[in-house]
Amino acid sequence: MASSRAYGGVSAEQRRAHRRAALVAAGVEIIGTQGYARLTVGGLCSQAALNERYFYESFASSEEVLLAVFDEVMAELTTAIVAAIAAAPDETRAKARAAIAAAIELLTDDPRKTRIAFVEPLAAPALNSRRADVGRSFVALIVAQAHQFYGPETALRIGSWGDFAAAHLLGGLAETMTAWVRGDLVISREELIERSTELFVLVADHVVGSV
Amino acid sequence: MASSRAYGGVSAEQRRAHRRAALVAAGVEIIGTQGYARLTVGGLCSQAALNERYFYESFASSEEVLLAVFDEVMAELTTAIVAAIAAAPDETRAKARAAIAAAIELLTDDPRKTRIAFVEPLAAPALNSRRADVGRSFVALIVAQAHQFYGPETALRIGSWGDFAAAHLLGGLAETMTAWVRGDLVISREELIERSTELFVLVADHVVGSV
DNA sequence: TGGATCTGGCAAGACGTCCTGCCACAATTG
DNA sequence: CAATTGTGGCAGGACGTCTTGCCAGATCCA
Repeated sequence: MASSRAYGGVSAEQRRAHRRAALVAAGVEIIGTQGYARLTVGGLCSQAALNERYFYESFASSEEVLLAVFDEVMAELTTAIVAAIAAAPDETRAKARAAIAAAIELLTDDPRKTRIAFVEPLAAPALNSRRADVGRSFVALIVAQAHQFYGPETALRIGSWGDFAAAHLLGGLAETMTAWVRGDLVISREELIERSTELFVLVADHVVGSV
Repeated sequence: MASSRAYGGVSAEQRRAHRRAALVAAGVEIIGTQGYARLTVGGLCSQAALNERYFYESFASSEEVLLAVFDEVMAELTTAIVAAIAAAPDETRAKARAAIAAAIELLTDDPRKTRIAFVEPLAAPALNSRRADVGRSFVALIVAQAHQFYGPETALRIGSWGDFAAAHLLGGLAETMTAWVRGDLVISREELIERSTELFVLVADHVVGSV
């Protein structure tokens, strides 16, 4: 059983990983367009052009697929945001705008990802903890920025006001982005980015200023 | 078949309505605590202490139950908000605070309603249109307030900025409220109301002032 | 009191999904 | 070439839910 053999020039582990990636990609398609409720083992494997048997090679339940799909999108998002912040000029509004633009561009370029990031995880109990983690990362990012521009003592003193404001901003971004993707918010994407940045800076300045 | 007879002093239509109400109440319990995904015909009827046969008397599918449950909570919410606004003193911040306090108190007194209002409908395609309606009502309420305090021409000129800000505030309220109910936001309810009001007024003033 | 109506309980077929097991064929190694 | 290993396809039992139908008992009206 332990004898693994190369096939088509790729090792057994590489083939495994490849199949898993195909399943995750199929999951992005199904969950991102039809929703987690319509995800079935058969549908996923047929979308991935893979045998049903291989589902159980990589996952024990369809919920694990949801986790993997969510993590996949979050990893892309984090990478994009971190890179954008690093590349932006050293100024509060510029950093904020770069981060928001990166997020909006990534998620609206592929509406499936908007749904995966903001819509589907809400109803899944297993993703609430991850959502909380993402929220905390978001807070940490803001605090790090505040640290840089306002000094460490300010960032620390923000406290629960900061937690509250971060959650509020996150919810606002999520709602406006999903509404925009749905077509319920008829503005250009540039306007979406610009206004999101404006409210972000407005709220952040208000919080820092009121401590 | 058309012959209806009184039973226990109540007419056939009253009995029908009573059974429907029991089913909706059971739906609030199940959807509000376990989620729509776990709603089944059998579970609903057993929760309502009603025979399965009566499910089909009032609903054709479990999705209709979700709609009815959502509408039920939204009706309560609208009533509470409208009453609170009417009773509040004639001043922008007071009106806003009253509306926000009414919403937060109603929804956090019964966490099931928070979930029904903000969490479950997201994943249900059938509720997206209703969500949009609620959003528009929310916008209309704000515009009506703006109309009262800033005059009609200002309210009209807010335009898409207003739509955007309303969606942003709605998302912020939803996110902070659900986080608070989950226990991820450790502040008092008074603080939750106060800070929500503060950001609301901040954003609203900013939008009106920047037109 | 008798006949009509309402109610709760249950059963059974239909349906979709899950998960495992089996088999034939393809590809690789020695 | 032969033996081994990987792969695709499919079938079928288990399971849960849906939906309709039937029946016995309770309730009401004449």
